Amino acid sequence: MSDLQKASQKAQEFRRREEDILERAQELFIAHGEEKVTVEMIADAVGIGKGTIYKHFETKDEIYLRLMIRYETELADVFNKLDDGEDKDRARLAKEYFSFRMNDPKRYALFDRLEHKLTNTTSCPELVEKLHDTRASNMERLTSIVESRISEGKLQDVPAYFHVFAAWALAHGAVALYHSKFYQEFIDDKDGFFDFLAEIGIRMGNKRK
Amino acid sequence: MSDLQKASQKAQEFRRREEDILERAQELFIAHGEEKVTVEMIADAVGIGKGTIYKHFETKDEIYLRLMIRYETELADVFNKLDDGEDKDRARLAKEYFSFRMNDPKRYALFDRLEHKLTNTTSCPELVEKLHDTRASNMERLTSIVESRISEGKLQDVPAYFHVFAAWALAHGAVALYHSKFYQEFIDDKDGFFDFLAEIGIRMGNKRK
Amino acid sequence: MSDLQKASQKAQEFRRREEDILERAQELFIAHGEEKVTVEMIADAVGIGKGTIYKHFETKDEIYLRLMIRYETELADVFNKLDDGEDKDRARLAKEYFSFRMNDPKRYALFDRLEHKLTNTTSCPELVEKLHDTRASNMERLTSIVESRISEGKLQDVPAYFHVFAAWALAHGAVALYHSKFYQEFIDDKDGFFDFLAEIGIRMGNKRK
Amino acid sequence: MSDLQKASQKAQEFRRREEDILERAQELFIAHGEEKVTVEMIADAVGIGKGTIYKHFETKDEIYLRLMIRYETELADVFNKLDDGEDKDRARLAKEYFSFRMNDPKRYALFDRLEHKLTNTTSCPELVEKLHDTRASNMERLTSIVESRISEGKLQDVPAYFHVFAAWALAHGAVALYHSKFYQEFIDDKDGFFDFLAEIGIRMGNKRK
DNA sequence: TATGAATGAGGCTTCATTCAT
DNA sequence: AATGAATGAAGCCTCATTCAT
Repeated sequence: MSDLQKASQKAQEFRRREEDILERAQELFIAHGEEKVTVEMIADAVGIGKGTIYKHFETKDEIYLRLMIRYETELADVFNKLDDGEDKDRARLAKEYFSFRMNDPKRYALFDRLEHKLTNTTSCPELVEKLHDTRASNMERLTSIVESRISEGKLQDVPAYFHVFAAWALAHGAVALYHSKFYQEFIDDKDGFFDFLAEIGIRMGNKRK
Repeated sequence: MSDLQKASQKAQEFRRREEDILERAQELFIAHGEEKVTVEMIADAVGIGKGTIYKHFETKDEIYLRLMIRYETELADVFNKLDDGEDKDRARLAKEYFSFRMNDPKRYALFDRLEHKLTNTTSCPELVEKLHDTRASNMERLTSIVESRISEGKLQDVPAYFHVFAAWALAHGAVALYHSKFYQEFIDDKDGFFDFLAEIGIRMGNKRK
Repeated sequence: MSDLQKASQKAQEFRRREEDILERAQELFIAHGEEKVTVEMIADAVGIGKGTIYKHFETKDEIYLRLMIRYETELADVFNKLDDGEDKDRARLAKEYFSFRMNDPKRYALFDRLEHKLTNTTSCPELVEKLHDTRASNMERLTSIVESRISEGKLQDVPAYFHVFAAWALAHGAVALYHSKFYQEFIDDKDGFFDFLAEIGIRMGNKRK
Repeated sequence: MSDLQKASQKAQEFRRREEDILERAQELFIAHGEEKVTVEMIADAVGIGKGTIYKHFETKDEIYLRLMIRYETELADVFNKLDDGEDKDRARLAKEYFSFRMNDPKRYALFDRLEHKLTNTTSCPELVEKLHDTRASNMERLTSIVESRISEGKLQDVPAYFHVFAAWALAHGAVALYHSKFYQEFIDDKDGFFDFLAEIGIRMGNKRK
């Protein structure tokens, strides 16, 4: 094997390890809450030394940020995959978006908390920017879909982002509900309730006749 | 002044100070995030010694909990005030609920975070119970209103809590949106958007004709 | 009742309260260890305010010291009572001394710990002196008894305090043994063992024939 | 040097530092009393950071416990060294035990205090167990010696531990005496007195003729 | 005199980050 | 690049003592 190959293999392993760190960190954050998870716990879970983490990420905050970017990137991938298809069923895009968001509520709740924590942080501004860029691009896709549905006369004629954000808000609230120990006790018929919510989500911006 | 009077005056001042601590703590938590606020900062803000805080609250967690209870109690007071009126305009009750919830989004977001933090805590079980009791009673009021509207044929005939929680979820999501620095940048027409949301909230459980 | 009578009654009550504080404090110290007992706990146990404790004792250390003096004074009382009798059975005096010491091992162990704590303290020098005076007088009584027994040829002719302190040491060790959770597990036949110890104590300074 | 060697060297240094911490801590505890010695003082004495202490010991209590185990292990070593010899002079074993106990009275007094403090503690149960195991094994050695002397007809025929504990008690009392500032003032002829005590210790369980 | 709210120095412990190997 | 021992700032909480009423 040439030196070049060796080097690239090493680089690849380095990447893989980074993914590994992010994945384990996310698991631990979700399971115990990000405050209770120390960098050492993450290192142990990955099976590496604590110092190695800092070869990949400058601070713990960077891990948070990278996790959020990863999420937003995965979402972009969902969009890309669908776009590659021929039919370009744009309605399906919207559906996928929400199913993605609702798919792993605990994970989403984590990002919600991180959002707040990082809002008060000034470190890693480039990463924050990257996060916002990815999000913006994801938003654009969604609004463009909505716009076409508006021009088809299927949705109320308001700025497209009204619809997107309304859906976002409902989904977000559903996730929060999903997590509240207290409120969960009241919901006997979970499937029924979430169906009810989904139905609202679908109808909510429809044009009134 | 009798000794009894003096004693009661002292007790009253003690209570007032407690309120003071809670109020200042809440302000600080909202402004800087609860993790960044130390007990000492709270004491300084109130203008008292650190140790005095611990005459009122056994731990920092207890402050969190008391704050949540206070919020839930204020909500109950809103209900009580309305109930005292003669007409018992129950629709207005629902409206008040949401306006209360949406009134101070930063505050509500704080409680949202605290909810998660305290879920993983076993200390102060009595206070947790008190919180849940107050909430449960508030919930009951809301569901009873919804039930009457269902029997009037105005709302879809599903378990009453479906409606309540759907509204809760939408309101909750709206609050989150309100806070996300990122998403806020997209929303030019805030008034328009929140009106749009409110309209959805009002219509969303209506019986379909 | 005259003012004088009233005043003396008040003074008497003040004294009684002081006794009360000392007694309760001792109970708590023995039960929970002196470090774990706060001044507030003592006040609560007595049923008075924390500040009142400080009308009687300047510091917590003073409570410790007064407790030790009280113990030593009780011992002196034991001696005095016996001396008042006619027969002046001096052998009995010695016996009483050790039975007094062994009577409440937990209490004695407390004083043992306090002795160390106060050794490193310079506050209340007058009280320390008083303690030492009382002890010295008690010691004198004991040595005088021993001296008479030596001159009767019953005990080895060494300085009298040799005998007294040897007995003190054995009693002290027995008390410590009594407290060690670990060593206690080994001693199945406690009565038998302590009889054995007592027998040694009686014989140990006897003149060898 | 291989990586393995490097690692083992590092591990060895880590151990050495642990010993260092224990040694300095013990010195400070003896000199100022364990209550007055803060973890920071220990760290300063060793010349390391406060946090480093916690890499070696989970709590301050663990330091106490490890110190006691160390003492008991040293005692076991004394026994082991003697046992390795051929003649197995068991009488010498007993003598060594007491000379070990009396050798450093301040140190022993420290452990005495720690014993009480830790009795009321539930943390580190494994360490407590280890301590008790080591002690039990040391006790067994002593009792086996005593048993053989009993069967030789040299000591009173009572359970062997009677003798061991009686000796323990006397030694313990002697240590306490050694520390009491007050009682020390009385003992002019220290050598004479401790000889007297030793003689008693040697004779005290002898068979009476 | 009695009270108990207020104080704040000081203790223990945590953990993100650094750095020598 | 990988490691993990070392660091020390910073947080929470305790409690003897003070002092105004």
